[in-house]
Amino acid sequence: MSFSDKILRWYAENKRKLPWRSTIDPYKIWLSEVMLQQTRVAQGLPYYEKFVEAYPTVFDLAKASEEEVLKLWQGLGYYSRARNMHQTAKKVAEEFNGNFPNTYAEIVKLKGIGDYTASAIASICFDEQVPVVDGNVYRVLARYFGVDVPINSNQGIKLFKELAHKVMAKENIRDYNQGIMEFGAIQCSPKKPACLVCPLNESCKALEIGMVNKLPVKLKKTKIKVRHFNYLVVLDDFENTILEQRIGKGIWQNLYQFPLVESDNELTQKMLLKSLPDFLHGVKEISLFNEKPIVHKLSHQHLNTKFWIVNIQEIGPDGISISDLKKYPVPVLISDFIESFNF
DNA sequence: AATACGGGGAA
DNA sequence: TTCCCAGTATT
Repeated sequence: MSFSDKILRWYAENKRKLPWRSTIDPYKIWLSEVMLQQTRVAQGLPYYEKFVEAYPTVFDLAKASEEEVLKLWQGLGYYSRARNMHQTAKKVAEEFNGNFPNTYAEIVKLKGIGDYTASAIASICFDEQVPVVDGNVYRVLARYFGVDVPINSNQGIKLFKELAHKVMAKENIRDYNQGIMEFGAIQCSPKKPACLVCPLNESCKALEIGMVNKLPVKLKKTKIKVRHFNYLVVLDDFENTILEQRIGKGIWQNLYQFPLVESDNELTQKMLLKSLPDFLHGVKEISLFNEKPIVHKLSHQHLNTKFWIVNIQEIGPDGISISDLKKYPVPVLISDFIESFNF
């Protein structure tokens, strides 16, 4: 039995029941694929359910405001995915009359859709014979064929795509593509793969030469940048506070946060007083919410964060009611604070 | 070719 | 702690 036949058989017997497995609606497959980019099924699943309910069709998503979309995306991370999906939904709804492009070549042109997602949509929805290559596929192929070329090198990306193309099941690309990913997630997992009961264990190169836990090879990790955030939780006597939207480049684009003072090092209250923003007048009292900075860890930066409670006389017209705070899309760092602070 | 972009779960 | 997850866009 061939490699792909064994994958297909394993998948038929072991696949999980997931909501996007019972549809070939390109909108829903697209949504699931984008949500699962760099995201575990368990984490993405509740978001998928919420989105399908809020936006059953691409037209519903296109009609929504970006702020509403970001609010539904809150907590899932990589928010450019939500912004790009929203943008592309408008394009599909308005320019394509709601008809999703139906070839890899057309799909991959869309914003927020790269090689992997285009391959997934084209194969699952339109039965196009293109292999998907995600983190699972890299691992399965690297181990089974004993390939030690780094998966994130230019050479590796090209080599694994070609290898994936060579060994795919052309006659059932739909199940094969989902099957090899599921196989990587469940059977050929990153740590402690179940080689003892693996249907491929008699022909797996990595297992033969004792390289299972060395493959796949991946080039260096990014180094972590440390930043110091001071959030000003401004409160007046009328239950108002201030939020600002993050604009420009960097993390959390278009999400909301309290007014931020960023510094090169940790700030004392005395130091903070010197760098208060200009729009604050009539400051009555400042107190520190958390003595020890909260360290919010992203995959590439550590945000050393202090929340300062700033009482002022009266917030101007740009203030918002505390009762409306939960309506805004905010980073997890901010929503955690809002939950823990007794407004 | 390298880096930025979130958050969480498993070992 | 470290790894890495149904990756993509930008530099």
